[in-house]
Amino acid sequence: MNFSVDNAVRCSECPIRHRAVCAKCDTDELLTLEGMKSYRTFKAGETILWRGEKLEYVASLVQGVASLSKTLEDGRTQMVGLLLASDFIGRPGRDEIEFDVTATTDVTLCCFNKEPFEQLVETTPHVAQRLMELALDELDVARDWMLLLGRKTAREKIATFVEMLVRRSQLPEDNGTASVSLPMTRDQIANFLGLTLETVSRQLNSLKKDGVLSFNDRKHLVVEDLSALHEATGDDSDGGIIF
Amino acid sequence: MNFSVDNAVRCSECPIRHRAVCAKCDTDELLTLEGMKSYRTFKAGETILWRGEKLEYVASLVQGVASLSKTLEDGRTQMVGLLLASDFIGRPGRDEIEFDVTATTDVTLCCFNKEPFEQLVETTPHVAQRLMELALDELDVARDWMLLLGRKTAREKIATFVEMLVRRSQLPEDNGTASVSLPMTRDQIANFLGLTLETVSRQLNSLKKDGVLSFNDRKHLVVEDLSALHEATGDDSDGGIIF
DNA sequence: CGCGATTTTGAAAGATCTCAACATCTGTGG
DNA sequence: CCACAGATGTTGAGATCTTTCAAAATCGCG
Repeated sequence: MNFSVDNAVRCSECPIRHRAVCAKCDTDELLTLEGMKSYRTFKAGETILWRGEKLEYVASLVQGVASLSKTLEDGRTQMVGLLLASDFIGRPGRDEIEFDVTATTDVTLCCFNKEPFEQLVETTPHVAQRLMELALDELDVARDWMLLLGRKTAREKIATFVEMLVRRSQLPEDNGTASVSLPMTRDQIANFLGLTLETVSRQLNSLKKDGVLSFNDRKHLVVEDLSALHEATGDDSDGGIIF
Repeated sequence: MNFSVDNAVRCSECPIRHRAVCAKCDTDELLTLEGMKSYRTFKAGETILWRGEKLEYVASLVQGVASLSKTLEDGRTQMVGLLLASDFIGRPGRDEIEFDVTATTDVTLCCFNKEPFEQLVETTPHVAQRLMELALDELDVARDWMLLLGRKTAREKIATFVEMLVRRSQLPEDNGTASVSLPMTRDQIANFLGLTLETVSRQLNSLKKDGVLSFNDRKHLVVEDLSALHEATGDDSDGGIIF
């Protein structure tokens, strides 16, 4: 078994209580969820679910980062989703998923047994309402991502990616600079952006040479000029959403 | 005004009654919907909604084909969604959309006033449940599309596109051939696939030269060898979903 | 029949990928 | 604490694919 079962935290104490699929649930519904849930953890790099695998549970991501990816016959792969805390895995009413789910960092899932969860979706409105919101949010992200994959240059892709990291880190940016940690390897970034890892490396170093970024460490970089970074994304002033 | 208001058909007679957002509604809910709906029609090529425009209604597509697209500052555009009969436009709880919606063919919408519709989503489960399913379906499509945009070659993109048309036309394919009508111009196909129109033209003619396709008419083509077409998509045996 | 829109075709430029070599980091064990 | 091995990242040169720019061909419609 590539997972371990922990003792479940009480829902009312849960860090993602107000953002996850349970966000709109009342006390009764929470109690029902409590009865069908269990925690599982995965180490960074482990596969959480394989494409086509029979699903026995659906889950909320409690902690860590996971990625969804698809692979062509000859091995080319494309990341098609990035799951953060409170994101949802699986879909009620379908038995398997169309992509692999991999732990990017160490991951904790709050898993719900599939049948009782689906019952809850059918019989009460709050879970479906929240699931709808989550799906629509993911759809917005997916559409920005499609624009990036279909039309942006390598440099624009990298700039957009870094800008997304900045936005997500939500650290107070002072004088137009920001520092962020890179949670992925060059190879993972390449699969995220539809590039090769060499191109990722080159464009990152090109942005460094141009004074937009700086970095020594591989896992940590500093945006020296946020507005130059935004210029490089190709987006118009307000910009996209991606995460 | 770029639309006209028709008399609404009764919901119970509606051709998309069992697939649209109202699919799970009971008679009472249908009656409520009936009270907030009106039909609008758009001619092929007209813009239905602009990005950022304030939404006054959400809608189901009753007839025709519409496309969602995003544009970069310098004018590069990428189609990010294709709406067919029973697909939904807009999202409860948000006032504007992040993309343009354009009528690809003549289009009929069944529009619901935004406030009362959102009320219905909040107070009853059936609409949200169906909206969740529709959003998750679109998400599956979007993810296959991302794989295509990020990793497929021009030839694979075209082959995948044609295969999608075949699958959608669901005409009885006999001896391994099929004939489909092309609903878009080369330029629209290019925006769909993240290519230039010249590349679309070249790849289409290359598949013709290789005996996979044949066509004289611009709007109509024949797949001479379905299995060769599938070979050319780059997908593995079972293939993706796109529509 | 003729005009504008759409499509095809060609040639050259440009971007990204591929392949290969080398550099650097990380963590392990001596 | 250092050396080493494997993983990760960088850099270079050439190949390849797609785009760009331009011109010619074809279609559809009045």
